[in-house]
Amino acid sequence: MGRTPCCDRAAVKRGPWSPEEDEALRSYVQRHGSGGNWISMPKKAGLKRCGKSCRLRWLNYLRPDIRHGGFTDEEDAVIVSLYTQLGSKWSLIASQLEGRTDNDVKNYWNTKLKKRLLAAAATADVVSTRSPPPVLRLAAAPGPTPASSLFPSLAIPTVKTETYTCDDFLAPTAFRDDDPFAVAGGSADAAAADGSTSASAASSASNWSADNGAVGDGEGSYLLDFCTGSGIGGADGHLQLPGGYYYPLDPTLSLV
DNA sequence: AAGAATGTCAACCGCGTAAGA
DNA sequence: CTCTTACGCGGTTGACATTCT
Repeated sequence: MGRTPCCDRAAVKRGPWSPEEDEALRSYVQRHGSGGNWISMPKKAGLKRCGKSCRLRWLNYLRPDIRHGGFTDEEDAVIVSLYTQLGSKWSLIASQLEGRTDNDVKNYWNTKLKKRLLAAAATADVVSTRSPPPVLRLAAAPGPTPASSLFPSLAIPTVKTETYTCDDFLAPTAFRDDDPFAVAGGSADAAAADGSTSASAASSASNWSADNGAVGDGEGSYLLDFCTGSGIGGADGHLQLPGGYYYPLDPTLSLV
């Protein structure tokens, strides 16, 4: 038995929004706000749309502070960094990027950023700065920006401000699936599945254990040196991020 | 030039959860 | 406490655009 739909599908218009509908929604929201009730709002605004659809259209497209496309290198760095910590918590990631929506960030990741990283990882040259763990150094990303300056130093807003340890960048083998970039998401999902909150899911995603199986044993432990080219951090096994960012990478990526 | 393949992104779907009755 | 309602979110879909063969 399925969930009851939020509105009568036969009675509401679906598909792309017309300029007239956009204008009706925009002017209504600007004058009255959503009224705290998106479900009843379309009727008041004279729209034959589902309330959810109106909310989505407003949040993802009509909101005045929205920026579309043209992600900067800095934004790329923030997205990658937060994704490794939070997994697919797009709303959280988007909240750190001014004018970006979760949908935008999600689309950008799935269609561009992920592919770019995979392509870069495929051509990465493995640089063993110490053993274990080996370090993967990314080759240049496509485009005019050289790899060395792809992600310049910047203050990345993160959920974790203390010194980073190796643990923070090593994904549990159990969560590794076909998609190496689904690592954190997998842990978040697992956490969510047992009833924990998003916060705890995020927390567990950022607390990967280095004790897990192949991780950290010198064979399956890889770090992706994404931008500094400086190799791995302190000799005490701690990584610091003075402007360089290290990301987890499934070892199979570079070996296929 | 035309059709196929691939990429992009807006929109939809359905689940989890918070809030209120 | 239970039920209902609505919101917010992440995953997925599908239409359109672009690139390739």
